[in-house]
Amino acid sequence: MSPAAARQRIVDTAYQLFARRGIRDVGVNELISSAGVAKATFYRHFASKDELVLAFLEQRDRVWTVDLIVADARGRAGTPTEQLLAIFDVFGDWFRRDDFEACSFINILLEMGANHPLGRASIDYLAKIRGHVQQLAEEAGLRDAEDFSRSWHILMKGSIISATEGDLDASKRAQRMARMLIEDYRPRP
Amino acid sequence: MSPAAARQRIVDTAYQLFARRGIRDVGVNELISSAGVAKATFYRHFASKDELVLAFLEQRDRVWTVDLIVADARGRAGTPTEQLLAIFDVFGDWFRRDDFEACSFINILLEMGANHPLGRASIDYLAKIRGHVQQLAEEAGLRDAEDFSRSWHILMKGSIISATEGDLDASKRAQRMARMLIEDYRPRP
DNA sequence: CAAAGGGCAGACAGACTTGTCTGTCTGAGA
DNA sequence: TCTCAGACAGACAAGTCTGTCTGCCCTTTG
Repeated sequence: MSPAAARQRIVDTAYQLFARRGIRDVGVNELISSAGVAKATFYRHFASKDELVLAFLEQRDRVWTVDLIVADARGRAGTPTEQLLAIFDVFGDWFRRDDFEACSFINILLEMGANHPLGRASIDYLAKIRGHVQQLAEEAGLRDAEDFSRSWHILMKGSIISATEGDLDASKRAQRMARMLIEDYRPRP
Repeated sequence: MSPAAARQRIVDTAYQLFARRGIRDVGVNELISSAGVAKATFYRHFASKDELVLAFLEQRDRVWTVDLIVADARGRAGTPTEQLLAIFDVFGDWFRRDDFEACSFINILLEMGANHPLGRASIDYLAKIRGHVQQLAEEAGLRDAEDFSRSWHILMKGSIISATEGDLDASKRAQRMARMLIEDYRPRP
């Protein structure tokens, strides 16, 4: 096995387990067992469990935020405005997946608290998500893109919680409010 | 000490600790130590820690949902429509309290998962919150009050997460969208 | 061919967890 | 005064957690 293979296997396994079940519910023993890795190997690559969680958050940003949500939404529509709204179409499909596991950044933020290093890291990644929305808003020529993105993000996060409760149509509801929000932020003549 | 005093002290202490730090982070030993209660006394009143959590959720519904949010919002305004919007004024004050601890129902739902008994109980209490909103929507004469309350709840939950991230103006943003939502659900002639 | 290094398996330490159980003390009522 | 319920204190069991350390094996490289 290549030297980097073990590390990658650890991160990949962590992605599966942490995303679905949270941080505290997954112990190091279960993790290394699932990854087929010795404990010494794990601690050779990561100084602590928390450091692995940081690596997981980074992976989550790449795989979920960027590839799964933003790229998909951009590919589904032509204009930036339509791309913004397409976020909630992507959410609709995502909510219905049987491996839907909510937003790890929100989960970890609430699980660890806003003062914990992992909570703070989650806040940073949530801000990155808002950055993508802000970018689209600027492309769409909306007013006050930063402000807009904060309101938009409220809709995203709220609909995710509702979906966790079982409301699979939460994406439709959020999208309807999102349309109104776009109208509200259109440039005034 | 009266026989009920010990139980009440346990529940009161649990409220303080669970609301602020979540379930998993508070052990039974710390809890009984804080409450000044013997372990045997604790297990005389509660069959397990989970059963105490259920009692906490019930208390949270009474103290927080009903007394702190709904009653306050109703008292702040005259018409049902204004009372609805006042929810976010209450949120604005709540977000700024130094003991702001987010929504325990959301926290526990995400912490334990939607399939866990405590997660399911949290879902039920969240539904109760929607019920209050629905009641107000009906008093305001809005169309489709149940649907309306689901969208409204998205704004409430999303703004709470944003406040946890540090955006203290999330209540204002949510309120602005809430106004648009009310317009959208006004009875059509 | 030999040495070195990385990975695997798992024992181990020490600190936690929930929950049980034993014993002591206090206060109320007969 | 005697009794008894209930509270307190704390040892204890059984299992969890993270993190360290010791061997053994395999592969790669000098």
